[in-house]
Amino acid sequence: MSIRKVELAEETWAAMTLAMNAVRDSFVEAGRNLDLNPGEMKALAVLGTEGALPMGALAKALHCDASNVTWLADRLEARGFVERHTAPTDRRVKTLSLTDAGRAAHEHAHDLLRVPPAPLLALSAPELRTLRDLMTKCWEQTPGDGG
Amino acid sequence: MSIRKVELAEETWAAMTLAMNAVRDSFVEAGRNLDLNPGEMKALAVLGTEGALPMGALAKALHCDASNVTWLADRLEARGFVERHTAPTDRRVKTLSLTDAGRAAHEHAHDLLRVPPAPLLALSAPELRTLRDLMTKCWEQTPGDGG
DNA sequence: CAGATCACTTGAGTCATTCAAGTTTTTTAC
DNA sequence: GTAAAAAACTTGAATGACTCAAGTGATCTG
Repeated sequence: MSIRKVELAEETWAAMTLAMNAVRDSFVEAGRNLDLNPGEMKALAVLGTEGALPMGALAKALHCDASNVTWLADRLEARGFVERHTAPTDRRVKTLSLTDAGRAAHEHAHDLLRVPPAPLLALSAPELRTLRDLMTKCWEQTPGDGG
Repeated sequence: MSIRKVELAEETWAAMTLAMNAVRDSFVEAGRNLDLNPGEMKALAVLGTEGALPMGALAKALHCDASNVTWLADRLEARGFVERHTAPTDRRVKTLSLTDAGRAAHEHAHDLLRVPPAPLLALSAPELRTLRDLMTKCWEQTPGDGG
């Protein structure tokens, strides 16, 4: 791997670091809009895309403590966004699933997050196509990691 | 602006959202390495690039409360990374500046953050060049916003 | 069937942050 | 020129989102 390529990668990375602020801002903005904190947003996203999940699995997906998932579940349940169901096969585990309201909230969040920021729209269609292809080539969706 | 282009932008944006997890991870990883929390990292970055700054200005740059900057300054000062100086023109304001140790910590953080993650290095040099150019075209450095 | 283990809950404690109130200094207005 | 208002920082109380340790009930192992 050439020196030049590493430099290029570093420059690319630096540019991405700047752009990340836009992603983060958009995320917390959407959360604020729906009165959801980042943890709740992520939980909703995971349950919305993965479907019903044992609490332990959600903790793993969220890279957080099990007791934190209890806390998140309490809050989301209080707002009618999720339901706890004792798993029939193992009565220790409780499965979380989105209610209709939860699904609606997830859709809403998804809609808010989908709209690209102004700088992106300043690019031409061919440029966007190139950028999209490179980005997806690089960060292929790896199912099972909602990170 | 065509429908197709908006769709393209949305897809690009979605891909970027995934990629940005890598940026975030790299950031907190670097902070962990230096025993600095995200706030301290950002403060160091702002002071390192903008130079000495009144505490109020830092609060603005960090989008946080003034008292939080007091707290950050206390911690960074205790570790010998910053110094408070009463401004000669207005004795209410205290200016924060990096010490040599603080500058070193900033350099160290910068070094850690500069190294691109594996997925980026999987691209070819021409691809990286294209990606870099598109990203920088899109998110031009706008000095004065350390966000 | 006893003991170990597992999945979730509860409670205590932490860390980064905000808000309200306080001090010192500067600006504004009479 | 002085009194009131405002600004910049600090302090203290309170909050939110977490972690860790301990608890409870269910399931697996020997």
